[in-house]
Amino acid sequence: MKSFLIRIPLFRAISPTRLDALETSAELRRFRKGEILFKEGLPAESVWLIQRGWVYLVKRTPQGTPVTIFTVTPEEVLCGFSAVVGQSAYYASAVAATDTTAVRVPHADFARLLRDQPGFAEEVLAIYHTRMRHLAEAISLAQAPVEQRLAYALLRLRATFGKTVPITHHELSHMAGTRWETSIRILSAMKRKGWIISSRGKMTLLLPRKLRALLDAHPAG
Amino acid sequence: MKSFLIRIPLFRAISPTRLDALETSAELRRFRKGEILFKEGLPAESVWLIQRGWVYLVKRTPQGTPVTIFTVTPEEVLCGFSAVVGQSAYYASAVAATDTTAVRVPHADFARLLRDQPGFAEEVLAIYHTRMRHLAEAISLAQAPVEQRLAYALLRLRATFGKTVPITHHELSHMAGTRWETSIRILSAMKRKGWIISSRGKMTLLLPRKLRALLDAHPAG
DNA sequence: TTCTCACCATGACGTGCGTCATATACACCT
DNA sequence: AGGTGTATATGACGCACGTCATGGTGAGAA
Repeated sequence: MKSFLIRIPLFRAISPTRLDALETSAELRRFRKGEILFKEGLPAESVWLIQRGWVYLVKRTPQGTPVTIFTVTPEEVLCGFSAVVGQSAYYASAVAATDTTAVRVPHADFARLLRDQPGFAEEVLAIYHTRMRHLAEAISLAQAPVEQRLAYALLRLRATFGKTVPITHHELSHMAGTRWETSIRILSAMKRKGWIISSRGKMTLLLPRKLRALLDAHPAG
Repeated sequence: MKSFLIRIPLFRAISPTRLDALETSAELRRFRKGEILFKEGLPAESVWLIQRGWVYLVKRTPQGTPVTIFTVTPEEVLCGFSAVVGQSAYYASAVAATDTTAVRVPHADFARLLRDQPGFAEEVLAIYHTRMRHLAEAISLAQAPVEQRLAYALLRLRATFGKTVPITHHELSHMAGTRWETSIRILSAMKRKGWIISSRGKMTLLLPRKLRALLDAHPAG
């Protein structure tokens, strides 16, 4: 048993008996690219642990255009955490960015783990903290020129996918908070400079150092 | 004793003996407006609990202009949390926005609380979660027009200060990620419409509903 | 093969807002 | 009273980037 729970790194310190108990309420689910795990505004009933694949957290702006506020990878495991801390609704939607398998855990069960598995809450805190650091970075970048935001998005993608990342300009532009036309324009310029190459739905980073240099640019004052 | 620790809401569930022990290593410190609690990039050695006053978390962009990524109020208590989760450096600076009193707790002591005070980690998690929600909101707003970002900043200020908020255009513009000239221009327009009034260093929100309406604007799609 | 539908690519145009420049007013100090 | 520094206010100008428009290309379906 506990076939799928045991594979989740976050659970490695949980006792086997405990995992067995979880097994009865947890549920393994598969999503195809583009499908929705949960929706912004709906009651937060479950926590999701990403096992394979890749999930965008998307939030609507006041004018209705969706913005990708974060990308959850298998290492970053967690989403839908609103369910645990007494929030009644998810504050963002989760959309499968690739084919994804995820474990759904009812919020009560997850809360119980937090309460009585020593050390578990700290691990969750650490995850949350790195995510927060990323969000803080994203905010400070939000005012930077689009080229830098795209470079940042590409580098984060590279960190999980390697030098060739499967992504369209459309998706990339969402992550960078811009429009696909702009993304194409700027990436075309990068191609001309030999920093990257790209074809339908994939981009390959040839000179990531150049991208990183954009982000370190002016360490002024 | 434990004079200052006992006043911190986050510690209300900690046993008195434990607080006594903390007292020996914790330290109460006062900062005048503009002084720095800790600096981005420096080794993260302490967690800070805000008791009175108001702290900006500020991060530098690649081009060196500082951006306020978050504002810590006494209810939101915590900052400098990098110290606890094994991060070696603070990812942002903390600047006193008003005269502030804060408690410095060495990271080891705070980590110990997390480990062996049942329920404490969950409380911290909840704080972190609401902060995350705010950051997510800020990110989704980052692409909205400046007028909306200013409205959002004003409303958040109102939530902690009441209808009259002590802030300059300069500070406000930082929170909204824009320039003070723009802030003045847009707030002047709001004044002409009778939504707010302002004088040197303070602004009064007469019609907060109008501001909120800006943020609910187009619930499209 | 051809049809269709994403995705990729590039041009033209308008504008929100950053930037610079200049002026007035209030607070505080001596 | 006068001097200095910071906050407020407004105009002029330019550019990055959003928006709209048009066309090319590869992939999968019938």
